[in-house]
Order: sequence, then C-alpha cells, then structure tokens
Amino acid sequence: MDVPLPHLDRLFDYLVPAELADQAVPGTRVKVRFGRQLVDGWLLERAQSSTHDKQLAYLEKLVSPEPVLAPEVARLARAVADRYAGTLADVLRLAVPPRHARTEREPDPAAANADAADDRTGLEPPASAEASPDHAAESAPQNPATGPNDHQSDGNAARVPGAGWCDYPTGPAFLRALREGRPARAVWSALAGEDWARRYAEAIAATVAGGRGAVVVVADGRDLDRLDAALTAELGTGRHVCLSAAAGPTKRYRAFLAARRGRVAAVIGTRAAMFAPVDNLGLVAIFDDGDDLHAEARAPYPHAREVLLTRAQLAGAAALLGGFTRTAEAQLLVETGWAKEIAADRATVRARTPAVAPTGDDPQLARDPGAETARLPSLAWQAARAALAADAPVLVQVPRRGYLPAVSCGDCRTPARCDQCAGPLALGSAQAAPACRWCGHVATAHTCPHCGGRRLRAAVTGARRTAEELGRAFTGVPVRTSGREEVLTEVPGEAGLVVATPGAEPVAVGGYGAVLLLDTWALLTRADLRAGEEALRRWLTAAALARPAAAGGRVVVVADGSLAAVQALLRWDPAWFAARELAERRELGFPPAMRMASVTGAAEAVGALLAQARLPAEAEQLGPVPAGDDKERMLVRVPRRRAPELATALRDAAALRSVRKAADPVRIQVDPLTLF
DNA sequence: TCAATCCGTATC
DNA sequence: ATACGGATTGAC
Repeated sequence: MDVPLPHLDRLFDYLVPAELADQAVPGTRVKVRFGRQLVDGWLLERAQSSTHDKQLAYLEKLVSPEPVLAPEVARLARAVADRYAGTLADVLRLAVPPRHARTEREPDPAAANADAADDRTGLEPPASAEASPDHAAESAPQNPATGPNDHQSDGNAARVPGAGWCDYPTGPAFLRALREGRPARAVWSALAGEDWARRYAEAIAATVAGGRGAVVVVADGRDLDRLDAALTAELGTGRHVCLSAAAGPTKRYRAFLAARRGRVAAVIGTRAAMFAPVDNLGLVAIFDDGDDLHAEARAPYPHAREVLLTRAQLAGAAALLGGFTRTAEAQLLVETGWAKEIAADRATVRARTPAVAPTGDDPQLARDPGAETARLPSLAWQAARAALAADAPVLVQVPRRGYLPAVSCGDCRTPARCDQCAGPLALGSAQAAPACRWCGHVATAHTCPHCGGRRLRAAVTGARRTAEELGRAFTGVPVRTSGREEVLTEVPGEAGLVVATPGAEPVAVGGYGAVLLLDTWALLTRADLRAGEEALRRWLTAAALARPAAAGGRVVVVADGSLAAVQALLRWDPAWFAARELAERRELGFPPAMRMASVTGAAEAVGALLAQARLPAEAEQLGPVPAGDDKERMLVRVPRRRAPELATALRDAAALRSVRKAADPVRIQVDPLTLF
C-alpha cells in the first residue's frame, strides 16, 4: 500500500474481480480503495481465503498486467525495510522505477540474441589454478542451475576467460564456484594497475555460463561505462543491461523491463540497480564499497553493500566485494568468516606496485625552498620531473574543499576525541571550548592519549592548489584538469600534468610515471569516523593508476609517514589497515563493530520517540547534539546481535507516533553515513 | 439537552 | 492521511 504511514506498513486483503482473475498476479501494481481514498498498491500474493473477518473490498483496478515486482525482490525489500526501520512502500519506490506505459507496450525485442553469443564463455580456468579454499557458504543448499534463462555453454571458445584471476591464489577457485552455481562469497583486494572491470566482467561471465544471473553495482557513471565495455567484450551484446537513474526514465524503465522479463542474464549499474530483478540470481557484486555514492539518499537510506549482502543471503547467491582498498565492513565479513579473502601474495603485490614515499608534514613543507610557488615538497618535484623527463604523464590528486573544523592535539596532531564517548571534538562557532559532535560533552581539559599533550589546535583547511599554479611551476608542460565540471576518462601516455579531484582521476595509457597526493592534511583530520579509511581509499585508487616501480612508477604522498593510513599506502596493504581500523572501532564501540542509529528532529519529538521506544537493554544513547534548524540529533548504539531489535523498536516507536498524528517529523537513520 | 471538540481506533 | 464513534465539555 503506497501510504507513507509506518503503522500502515502491512498487508491488506482484497477480493479479485473475476475479469482480473488471470491478470492480477503477484508483483503487479494495483489501485484499491483504502478508507475513503483510492491508493496505489502492490499485489504481493494471491490466496484462497482471508483471515480478515469483515467484508473485503474488491481491487479497484489493475494498473498494468506487468508483474514488475519479482518475488525475490519483494522479499528483499521487506528485509531491507526491516533492517533500516523503514517502510516497505519506501523501499519499493527505490526498487521499482516509475512506470512508463509506452515503454511497456513496445514490441518485446525477441529473446533471440540470448542464444547468439552463447559460446563466448564457459571455459574451465587454466589447469594451473589448483589450491581451492572452499568458498561455498555453510548454509543454503544450492538449487540446480536451471531455469528459463539457462545459458549453458559447450565451451568451445577461443579465449581463456578469467586468466587475470590467476594473479590471486584463491581467485580461480572463486570463479569455478561461480561457474558451478555455488554461493561463494569473496572480498577482493585488487592489485595496483588491475583492470578491475575486466575481472568483474569475467566473474559475471562465469556466473552466466553456470546458468545463473548477476547484479553488479558500481559507484558512478564512469565506472559503469568501464564495466559495460568490459562486459560487452566478455558476453557480447544483448545479454546484459545498464541500469542507472542518470539514463532517464524511459531508458531506465526499458532496461528494467528487459531484466524483469528475463531477457538478460546480468544487470550492471549504479546504486539504482541494487534491487534489479534478475532470474535465478547467482551473483551480486559491488566495486569500491567505500565510496559514499553507494549510500542511498532517500528513506530509509539503504547502502548498496548491505542491500546486496542481504540479497546474497536471501537468494543463495554468491557475493563479490572488490576494490583497491578494503572497508572495515568488508573486513568484518572476512573476520567473521562470512566471506573469503581474494588477495595476491606479497611478492606479486611488490612486483605490481609503484614505489611510494611520504614527504613528511607541513613544517617540512614550509622549510622547502623550492616549494614556494606551487607548495610542492622537493620529493614531489623530483618525482614529477623525473616522470615528465621520461615522457610519462603525472597525476596530481587534490582534495576538494569542504571539511569540518575538527580539533587535534597541538603537539602530535592526533585527532582529539571525547573522553565520554570517544566521538570527535570540534570547535563550535563561538570561541568556546571544543565540544563532542556526538554526545555534546564539552572538553574543558583534554589530554592527548597518544602523547599526553594538553594543547589543542584547529585543523586548518588545505590551500587550494590550482592547475595554473602547477602550470607556472612546470612551464611548457600541458596541464589538464579533471573534476566536478569535467571528468576525463583517459589521458595519453605522454608527458603532461593531470590535476584531478578524488574520484575523477583519468586512466593514463600505460600508467602514470608519477602520482602526487597533495593536501592530505585536511583529509586526515576531518572529524569523521572514516577519515583514515577514506584517505587511504582515495590514495590507493589514484596510486593504482601508476606504473609498477620496476617501470619507474612513483607515488609521493604529502603526509607524515608514521600515520597508519600512510603506512598502509607505503606497504600497499589495505587488509592490514582494515583489520587495524576494525579493531579500533571494536575498542571504541563504533560501526561496524556496533550498530548505530540516529534520530533527528525537534528536541521534544526526538525525546518523546526515544522515551517510548522499547530499546534493547544494552542500548546506549549519545547526545543530544544540535543538528541545525532548531533540530537535534541523538545516537543510539547497540551490539550487532541486537541490531534487529533496535530497528524494530525504532520502527514501532515511529509507528506509534504516526498513529497518534504527531506532527513534527523525526528522521530515523540506521547506519548513518556520518555520525554527526 | 444538543452540539462542538477531543481522542483513540480503523482503514481490507 | 481521513473518517468515525464514543466520551467529554460547554452553552443554552
């Protein structure tokens, strides 16, 4: 029922008029009379009888005979609504794109092309791929890989798919599991320079060869284009569709329908694709799950990674989480044994990785005489000059402006944390003492746990470095920029400077000779739980575009080499960093070690909701902290095993409020992306 | 005594 | 949300 009220988030029984008996099937959109009004709804199941003791009303209308909501997606949507303390109607709005009647009536492009490209996949991996840790899940016995969409292959193709996975000891076994339809789950650490899109395309092809479907989510349109090209090379055309909101309503609905009608075996897309219907789902995958674009901005704010993992669990599908870096959430999957690790051995990592060096900190930078013009430390100068001299392109990564005025230790610069709840300290607008962004506790006397220092300093924003500045510094070298306004996909493999913001770094033909990571200070001192993780994610993503050290590839990071995130970059060891990060969050009681939820709204409303919520006994409340517009925010945290109870309690409390017509809205967010 | 209003409950 | 019924309050 498409009504926004949480207390109406349940099923209602209606009679089906005889003339709709054949067409009104589960998954169709309907209109029903509900109270006095006509509302949109979903037909979720047909039944012989009802437990409702009063007179039933008839379905008013069948909006369309198209059963757009697949049973698997309906179950998933319910689970996602429950997990995020939201309503089914909200999740279904995200899961099923708006109807486009004209597109529905278009002649269905025959399923003919599903046969055409058949023999391009389905080969066994090379025989060298032996060692096979068992990726199969401990639960869920596998349904045989048969179905209406069964693209079996006789495997007489000329190419060798999946050979690139042989760089990773457990890679071939994972691909074999996909081909055999087993629900293997993996966290993959991509090597520097890895053609991740091609690896993903191979994983999809293996799944399809095993007769099952795949849903793959990437962060942005550029990654999607890359994966689309790789998958087209792997599968040919007509066997997959791209689903993204950016394509516009018509194209989006057309792609959606093709998937729902079982015309394609794979759907790839941005987060809009996380709910895409695919017959006989065998693989869900996400690339770069640390990118915050994976977090949905509409209620109930589900994260693509969590949706896909839930989906894998419910559908008995395999799961692949890959990236150049590793999130604490992915690390948790590895440590709990839910997923297996796919990573290259150290020798291979060393052979593929550029030489990475830190330059030290701001003070050193200021002392550097050559640094005046473009504020480049001498090491960065040298690396850039050497690369340009070798006619190689140089990438300069510059963070975008915008950060929170965090506070750190005046001596060692460790970010200052609240001694009550370990939240980040920050300066308010006034010249008052810094206060905790989470619990509001005012830090009158802070002592740094790292060095014992008692002085505090505000973290200043990094200077905005411009392409012109660099252009002046390196006269005669072409300078390109890639960022918000214009994002470059690829640059030629010749001498030139590329200034890019994180996420907009173009690939260089043959790899960059040097990658300079500037202004790291602002990134590292952001008052954010994920500051270190995010910094490393951005650095590794950019540094992965450099040539291996043996081919002259160098990376210079303008940061203090003793910081953990910098260490992880120097050693090219994201798994080490993720394990460290997760351990720290366990210690401090942060996600993903604990489950958190935020409740935002007018002070009385927030207070009232939490007062009547039947929270689990272990629940801790932090706050309130001001949230702008006369609003405030409370955080609730519980151990992971109490997460379902927390969501239920918050949902029930919201339902109680809505039934009592509470006017001022309260926003509930489970796993809020930022914790303040 | 009637009606205006408040509150809790139901909406198949 | 929107509507309804029952209880409560207020004014004639």
